[in-house]
Amino acid sequence: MDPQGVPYTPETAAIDVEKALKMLEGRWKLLILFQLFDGGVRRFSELERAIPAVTQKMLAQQLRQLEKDGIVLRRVYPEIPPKVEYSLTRWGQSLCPALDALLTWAGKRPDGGHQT
Amino acid sequence: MDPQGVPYTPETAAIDVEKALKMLEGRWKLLILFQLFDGGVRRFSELERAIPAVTQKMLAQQLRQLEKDGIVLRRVYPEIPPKVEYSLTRWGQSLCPALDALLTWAGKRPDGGHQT
DNA sequence: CTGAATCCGGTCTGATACTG
DNA sequence: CAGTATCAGACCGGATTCAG
Repeated sequence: MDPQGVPYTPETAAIDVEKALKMLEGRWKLLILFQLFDGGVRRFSELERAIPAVTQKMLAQQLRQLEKDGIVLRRVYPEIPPKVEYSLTRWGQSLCPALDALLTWAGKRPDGGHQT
Repeated sequence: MDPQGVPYTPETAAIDVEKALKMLEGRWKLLILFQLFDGGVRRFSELERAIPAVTQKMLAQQLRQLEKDGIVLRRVYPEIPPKVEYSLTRWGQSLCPALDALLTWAGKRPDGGHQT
């Protein structure tokens, strides 16, 4: 990465960050990632159950985007009945520290005291 | 919040996570947070310059949401010309590890190799 | 300088129904 | 089981204009 001709400036960095963040945008993506985060391999229906509020359409759509972005791996077993498993790609796993930090933060509640 | 009668189950945790994530949703919020992240105190116009693609409307809107959620602190100086500074609240600062991890991840590029 | 208000088109989401 | 198709509405974001 980073071909030697390309200078690394704050501007190009900002663009990279923006593109990377875009991959995580979407109402359900982080929730999906949290399911896969623990090294988990989950089937479509397992994800549906784990995230009750999501619809089939949105789940499928966001999974496909994550797959296209190389974050999630989709493995299809040509069986009857169909079986599809989702997991993190190697690159997706590089997200784990961030996912972990996010989860930690989300677990904290604001103390309700005066903010400074 | 969190009255003592509320049991802590995976389900309620999921709800918390969902609410917390919702606070970060929005095309520009993380980008704004990254500007404030380094302990920075930034004026409105500084944020505008730092995030060229954002419009005044969206910047103001997302800042107000972050303020309402207790993540960002808005300090108004009653001067002419007006001066408004934004910074992270104490709770907002608890996001820093996550922000840092995200930034680290965003800086990595996928290696383009076969994903596993 | 720091915003608020309005208009408007595009995108995203959700409900529902259908398929291999 | 694991999706796709379709439609309608909510929501988002941008341009422009106005205000303290």
